[in-house]
Amino acid sequence: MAVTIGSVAKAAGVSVSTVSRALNTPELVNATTRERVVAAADRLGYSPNPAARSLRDGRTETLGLLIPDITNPFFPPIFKAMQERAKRLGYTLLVADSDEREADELETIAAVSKKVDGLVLWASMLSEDRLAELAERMPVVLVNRQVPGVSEVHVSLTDGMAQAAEHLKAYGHQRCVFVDGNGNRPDQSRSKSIRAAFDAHDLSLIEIGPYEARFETGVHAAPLVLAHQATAVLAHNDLVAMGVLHQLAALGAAVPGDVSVVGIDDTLLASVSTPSLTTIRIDPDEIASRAVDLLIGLVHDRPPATPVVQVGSRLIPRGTTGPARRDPQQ
Amino acid sequence: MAVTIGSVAKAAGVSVSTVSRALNTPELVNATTRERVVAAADRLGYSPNPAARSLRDGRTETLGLLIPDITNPFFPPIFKAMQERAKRLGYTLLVADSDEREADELETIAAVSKKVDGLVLWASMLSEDRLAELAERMPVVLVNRQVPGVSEVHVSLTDGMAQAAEHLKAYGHQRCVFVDGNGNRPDQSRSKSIRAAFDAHDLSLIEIGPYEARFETGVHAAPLVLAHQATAVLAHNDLVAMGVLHQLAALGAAVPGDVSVVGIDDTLLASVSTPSLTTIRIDPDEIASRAVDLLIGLVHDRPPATPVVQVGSRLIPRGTTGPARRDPQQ
DNA sequence: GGCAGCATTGCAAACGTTTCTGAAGTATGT
DNA sequence: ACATACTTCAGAAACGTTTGCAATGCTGCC
Repeated sequence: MAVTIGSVAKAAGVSVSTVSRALNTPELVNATTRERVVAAADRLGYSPNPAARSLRDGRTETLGLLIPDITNPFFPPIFKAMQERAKRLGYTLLVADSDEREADELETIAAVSKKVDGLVLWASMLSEDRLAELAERMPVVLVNRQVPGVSEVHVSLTDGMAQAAEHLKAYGHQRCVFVDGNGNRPDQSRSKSIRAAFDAHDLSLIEIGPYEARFETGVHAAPLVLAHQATAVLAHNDLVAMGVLHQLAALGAAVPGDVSVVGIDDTLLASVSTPSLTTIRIDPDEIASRAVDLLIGLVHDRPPATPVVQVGSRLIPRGTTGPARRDPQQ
Repeated sequence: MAVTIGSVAKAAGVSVSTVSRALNTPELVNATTRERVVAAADRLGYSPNPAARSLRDGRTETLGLLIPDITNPFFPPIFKAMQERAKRLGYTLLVADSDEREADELETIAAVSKKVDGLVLWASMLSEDRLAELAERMPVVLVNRQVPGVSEVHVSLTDGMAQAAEHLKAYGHQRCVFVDGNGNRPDQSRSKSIRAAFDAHDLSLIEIGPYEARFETGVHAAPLVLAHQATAVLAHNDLVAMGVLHQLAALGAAVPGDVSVVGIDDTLLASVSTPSLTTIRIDPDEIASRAVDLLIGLVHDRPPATPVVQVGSRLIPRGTTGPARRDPQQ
């Protein structure tokens, strides 16, 4: 029925091993037979059975990507870039959405781990011990999660935050609010880097939260911003920023006339909002390349030069930031 | 090294065939030995090698989903729902993004088809012949693409469009613009269903396009809407609608005061925009369930009762629609 | 002219699983 | 007590591929 290496062998009048060599290690077979073999192969439309190959030499040629929520517009570009790069290197990418639940994450890893050669784990909820143990059994690259001895791609907001602080300072802002949407996740880097950057620029910072990183969080935060008489808001991500924008409009506060708003991630939301959202960009292509290269390195037993690679960020000024209001309303 | 069915057999003091039966067809093995086997199995943490199983009986327990662009916020919820349902039925879901390019689509199908038991093809760019041929070789479910003899999930905009027409009519609108963002894709259903609905409600409809379904398309369309002295716009999807909103604001036209705007898809964009976007909702869960169930049916040699299953739509009135302006400006 | 070495190819094993076939043991009916 | 049927298990084959090993024939060198 299906076209196997055996049918090609018969069609070319050689043994299966010769077919295999002609296709995988051409330099080991005579030029004329090789031609005959490849001719037969693509006349029959042969392509090797991945299950058989995988069984034989323990490779699936597939990488796994585990993310908390594909519905978060930050992730689709990441996925796309990873898929692109993986494809170019001969791999397929298998994404799984853990739905932010720790139990699901474990289950998903169990289901997926046998089907892939390695895993990229994004913002994992798992304990450090579990991650270390998992990394011992198979190639693992962590993103935004630090575990000793495990490779990591770390997104540094330091540069972007510094630029944001400078940007706001230059516009004359003094009191800012940070809406923390980190929920109960282990990674606290957003909160920390903003604190550092704003302290360095001598800007007063009021943190509210942590809440979940949802639109409604921004909606709830908007009146608090006004109550604190702040003139600028930095939100945990673009989605939260959209909530802030929405509710500021409902409360009659102009953006950026009365309040400036800054998001994080530079998702689609930022570019399509009205006015378009000033935000801190994290380059999806760069993260994707780094993570995939790191992981494929591990799969091929090439340990990384440095255990953790940094990816930068930068401010993208758009329409939601402007000069600070001199006389805060009320 | 790895724990195979053989190690479990040795640990339980039985043969490999008994282990296999104890795990797959428990009623065929004695209760006490079965207990011994499963005890050994999860003491060792055994889980079957999918490659071996797949090789043995030609099943991968994986379904493929091919979509034009995961970056379009319409797709992530679809993917999530499909993954959810597939998981519940014992399958893994493998997504691939064809990037809207026909060449990529073919290549991607080739790369993925051997790794899955069946394919869901969303808005395929392939020719009818190719699709028919592909469907002959493996289980295929098409979404929004009609090919004789191939199963299909068809998203009908009829209901949603009728409701939109009625909604606008009730608000006193008479001249409407449809911004077609279908590009050069084969599926013309959006344009057709809107024409039918607006004719039925005796609303005058000006179609512009087709352009690509991008934000910029909406931006370009906005001044044309005003030039046509229309009081309402229906956009190809939410993203295009966002472009319209953005540029209407820039042109000083109030929404919904001067112009009402309606999107399609009810993506995240619609709920987070300011004002929130009136749109036609297509339920991702329903499409996902239908497509997955159909496909798994085909995989199990259960042909569908009807070759094409319809999925409905409905209007979600939100903040961008309101009473028509009596005296169109200018 | 014989022998070492190389190029080229075939044979067979192995990967881990499921399932077909048959054998052994046990219960049932006469 | 013996045939029959059923339960329970072990053995072996098969899925498609890659690769170590061996065999063959040829080249070139002494």
